[in-house]
Amino acid sequence: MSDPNVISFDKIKVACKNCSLSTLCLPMGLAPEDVDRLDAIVKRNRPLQRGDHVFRTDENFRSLYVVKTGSVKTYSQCPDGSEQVVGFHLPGEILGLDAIQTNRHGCSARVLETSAICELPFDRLEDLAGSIPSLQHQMFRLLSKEIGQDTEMLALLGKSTAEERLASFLMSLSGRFKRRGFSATDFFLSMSRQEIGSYLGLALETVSRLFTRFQDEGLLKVERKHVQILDMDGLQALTNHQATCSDQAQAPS
Amino acid sequence: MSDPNVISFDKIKVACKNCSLSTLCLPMGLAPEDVDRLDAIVKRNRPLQRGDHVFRTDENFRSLYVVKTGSVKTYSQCPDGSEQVVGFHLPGEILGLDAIQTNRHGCSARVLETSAICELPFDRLEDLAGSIPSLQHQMFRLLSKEIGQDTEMLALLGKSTAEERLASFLMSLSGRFKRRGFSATDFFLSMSRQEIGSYLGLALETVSRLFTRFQDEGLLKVERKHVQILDMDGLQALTNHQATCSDQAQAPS
DNA sequence: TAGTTTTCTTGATTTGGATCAGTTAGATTT
DNA sequence: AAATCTAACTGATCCAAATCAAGAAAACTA
Repeated sequence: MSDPNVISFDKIKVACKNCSLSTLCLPMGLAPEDVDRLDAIVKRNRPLQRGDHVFRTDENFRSLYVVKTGSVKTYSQCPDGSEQVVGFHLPGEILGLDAIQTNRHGCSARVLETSAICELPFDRLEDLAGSIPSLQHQMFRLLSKEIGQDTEMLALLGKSTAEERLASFLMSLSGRFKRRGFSATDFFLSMSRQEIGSYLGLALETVSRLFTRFQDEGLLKVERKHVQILDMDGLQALTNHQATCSDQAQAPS
Repeated sequence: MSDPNVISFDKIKVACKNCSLSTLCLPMGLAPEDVDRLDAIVKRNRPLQRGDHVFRTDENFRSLYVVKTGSVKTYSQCPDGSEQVVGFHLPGEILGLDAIQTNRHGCSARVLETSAICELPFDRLEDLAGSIPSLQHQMFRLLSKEIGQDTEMLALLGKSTAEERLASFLMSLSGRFKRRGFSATDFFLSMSRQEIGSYLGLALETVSRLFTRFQDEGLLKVERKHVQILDMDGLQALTNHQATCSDQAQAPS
């Protein structure tokens, strides 16, 4: 009999049909028997520790990866050695999509905290999509969603101020946490100020100052990684957006 | 007998198998008989005039569009009325990919000059992809390519200076023209300084000044829309990249 | 072809955010 | 628990690019 306080590795190996992410992830909209077929090709490796790589730039592309628990950053290395963060990924979000066309990963992905990652061998996934129309459809949707999010981010970086960028970032995170069943107003950031700054095109000092300012303005309470949003509407107003619609609920079509 | 100086509309309605873009566009890597099946679902509408919309934000998504000749900008409208350019599209490039998942266009697309646009009804394309594995593969690649380009652009906007942005933009255009059989060093910009600035996150005055500076430095010759690159290596050096690899040649896999 | 509008260029000034520098407070190690 | 290390905060200064302001040159238009 095992110690009930120790979470066994096996418990992390949840089948797709029992996974809490099934409404966010690839299985969405699939018939139960098709979910089983998908499940059969998923590799569930042991959890990665903070700093471990899921994949690195220029590695051969074999699989897509889905975050099951934890969080991941993707980044590209600059010639000068510094890194440019290009994305943060929460449970249910997929990694490696940009590598399909080049057959090589165009960026690196490393986990920000202990994370469970599902691996989906792409050739097998592609075969399966050819024989399950709803899976093919879901994959097109997934790729499309990624493009939509990138486009939105492009618009943000192309135009807005530091204030608007950080506000949008926080609203985006809040919405994504909420959809995953976590609090929309009280959460921990798994990334550093430096990483947020890189992602938003700001210096880390600017990020830090903005957090302080947002707090002084009563919009939120922040203590290091711990953020509590106190005035969601006020924060939303700063984003100058109708809504931060990235990662919105996917209505089956 | 028709006037040989008048280009008839029929001549623009080239079948995919005779189209010069077939190595850049969806038919790439398809067997001839499959190209014919694809060809059968393509709608070839009459050319659009400068300023005409291909689609508008919030319109229902029915089709993807491919630029056959001319050029298109995609942009999103800001609450304050101003527009944010999110992309420029040359022949062989595809529009509307972000709408697959939402079933609504997330941005507007309008042509920058007289342009011929092929329309691909998405439901029929999806059906076809289900029965032609190489078409499914090509579509995944196409979506993936778009993600890769967006990611690259994100990295550019997240980090670099005005100089690096414009240099990267010009190198990107140059490479894309070259791949389409046009001169890599002598071309016309179909977009305004204002639109370039919007896309690159710069004021139009900054773009104008940079063109002047690049010219003073002997990197290029510019007269309004007409650009001639005189020192490709020098311009490349400003980008601080190994290579501007967006829109690279697609080796069949 | 003169008049109007739009686009582009150039100069002067301002400013948001970067950079530099130093401090503080957790976290980790010993 | 002291010592070390790292991430976060804050202040001072600087600068690249925005903004403001004309003017010039195309591109329409009547």
